[in-house]
Amino acid sequence: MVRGNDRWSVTSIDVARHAGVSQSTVSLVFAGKAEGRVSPLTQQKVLRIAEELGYRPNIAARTLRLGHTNIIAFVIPDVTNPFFAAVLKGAEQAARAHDYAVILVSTDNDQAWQGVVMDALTTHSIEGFVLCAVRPPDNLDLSLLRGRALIVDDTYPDLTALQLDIAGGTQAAMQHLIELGHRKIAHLASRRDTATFRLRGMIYEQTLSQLGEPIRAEYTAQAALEPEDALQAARQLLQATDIPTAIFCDDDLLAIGVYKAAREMELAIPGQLSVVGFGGGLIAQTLAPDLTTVAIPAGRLGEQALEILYTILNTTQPVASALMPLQLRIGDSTALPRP
Amino acid sequence: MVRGNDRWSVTSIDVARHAGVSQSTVSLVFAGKAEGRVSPLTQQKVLRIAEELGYRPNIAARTLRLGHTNIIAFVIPDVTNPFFAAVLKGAEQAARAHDYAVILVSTDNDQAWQGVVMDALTTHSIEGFVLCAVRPPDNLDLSLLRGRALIVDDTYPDLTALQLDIAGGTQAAMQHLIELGHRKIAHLASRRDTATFRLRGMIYEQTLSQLGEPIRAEYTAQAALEPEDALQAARQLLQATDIPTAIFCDDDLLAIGVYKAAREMELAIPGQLSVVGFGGGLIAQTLAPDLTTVAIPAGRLGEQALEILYTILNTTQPVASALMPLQLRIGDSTALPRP
DNA sequence: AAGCATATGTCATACGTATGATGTTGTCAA
DNA sequence: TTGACAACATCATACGTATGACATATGCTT
Repeated sequence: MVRGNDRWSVTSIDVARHAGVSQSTVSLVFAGKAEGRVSPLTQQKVLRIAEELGYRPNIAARTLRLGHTNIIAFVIPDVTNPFFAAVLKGAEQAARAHDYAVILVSTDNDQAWQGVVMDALTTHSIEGFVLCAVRPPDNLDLSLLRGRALIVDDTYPDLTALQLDIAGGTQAAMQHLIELGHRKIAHLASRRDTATFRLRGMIYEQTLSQLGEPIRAEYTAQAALEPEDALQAARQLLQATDIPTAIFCDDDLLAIGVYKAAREMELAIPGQLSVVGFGGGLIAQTLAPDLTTVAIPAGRLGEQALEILYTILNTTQPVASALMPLQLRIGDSTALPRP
Repeated sequence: MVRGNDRWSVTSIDVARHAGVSQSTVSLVFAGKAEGRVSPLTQQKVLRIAEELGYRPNIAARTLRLGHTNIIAFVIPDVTNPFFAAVLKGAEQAARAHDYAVILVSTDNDQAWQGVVMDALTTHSIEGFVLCAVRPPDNLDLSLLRGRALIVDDTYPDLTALQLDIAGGTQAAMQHLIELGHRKIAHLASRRDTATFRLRGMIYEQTLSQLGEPIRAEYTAQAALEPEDALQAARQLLQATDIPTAIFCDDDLLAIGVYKAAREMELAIPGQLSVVGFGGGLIAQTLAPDLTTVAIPAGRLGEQALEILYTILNTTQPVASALMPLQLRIGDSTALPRP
């Protein structure tokens, strides 16, 4: 390692010397604990000199002394997923407002997870974690996370969670299809096995059951959250002996596959096939016709996540979990079922 | 601030005590400078004890001592843009391989830029910067960046750059359209005024000029990089007195708007209107018909960016800029012009 | 004038690591 | 036997900050 900090080394001691005060005084001023200990006049002087010299507190030293940084880690499965990107954006903005920096951690391979958290927490003295749609591995020592982590769109015993009202959203989506007259509704599910997706499946089945409709195996398919795999699964659904009139997708990414499959088979959307997605970001806007989808306010989700984490980090009390409501946004991909 | 590091405090001193050696020895082992200074046997013992105790070096202390962290900042305009997200993903993976952590900085408001860099550099002791499609403000003291920054998809005097072969890509796109027989080609440009976009415009005009075609003002429109604004601009282009037969878009995001506008005006793609984009990520896959686009290997771009930055950070020599070639990926959005 | 509270500063130290300088052995050649 | 040298380990210190424990000065009360 060649680089050193040798170029930039204006320390509190330098400021102190130039201002004719002690290092302690400078430190007090910059720590904001000067009230009653440093006269306003001196404070002015210190600040002026510091400005002139271009002094910036060294955070490594501060961290070493205080035992905490201002860094939080944001853990998501994949930045490339527009939904997570949007959440991240919201969180990052909110973080900046609180003077936190955000370190990004993607966990495409769930294995890395544990190591990453441990390392981050200890090695980098990370203060807090936002775990977005990511479940900690079972063998992870939870005490590491307690009091410093927030789970978003998932749950874990003893950890505060920011939940989405998945059940409500799914119900709204199914209700919408049913009110249009659909009964032959298929479900394109995510292959990921987390609470958020399981819940969609449960409500899907529950809704059909309440209607007295059978749950047909050939009306459910699973796919990874990317268009190619979704296409395969969608083809499969549309090859059912009794072609469904509507498909409910666990995620907008999956809807992309459905659109492609429908195009292949020359099924018009929404004329011959209705489609509902889950997400409501860029993808929903990009698909034509506009996708009817359960819209998740991703940006606000990220913001709120950070606010809650902030509370967690600054309280000894346990912080209550929160629930964010979802709304169905009706687009042009749903209509009356074909006769 | 309530939280402290009080729970986790296995230090090198603890390890030393348990292993019956001095703190120096532990430090030497963990710094990898033990060859010839610590016997293999002792090394084993230290590592074993450290493992048992769950020791992790405290990075704040190390940073304070060494004057450098293992953190780099990744600066992009907007994570929400799938292209940047993909670059980020590649970079983050490569970073982890080099034991670097990545701090994310979005600069939607260019104002924040300078403050962020200064703060990051000094306050957080950030080691290096990847500036992706972001130009440092003119009044920024460049010496702060020299030797620790890499510009991606842009240039700046005295800074190493990882360039995309925008010119080549644009030429390929225009060539493709021209070979199909198009002459009435419009340009939907980004409103952002950076080198990467200016270059697209230049090549666009140059190609037409070489063909002896006029550059018509009504064949060029500008839009922000988001679908809604792009739609407006696309409408405008398609209302030209002599409707263009093809549109070249500076970015796939803009193509979304073109697709929407074409749909509104019942212009079939590619039958009545050919469209070429720039990017080639999720959006190109989502649009139907598949978008013909200049594909940017975003993931590899991110990886390579990090490799170069790594070189920069570990050399005193200036590092040469690099150029990444682009390829036109032909989809189903381009065809012979309507008669 | 003595006593005391208030206002303003400074001292000294600890945070955990890395490393040049300085021992302490043991081995081998002369 | 002694001096030289390698191999191994430790000592002492510095990095820059924050803060409880002191020190000093000023004004006010009695």
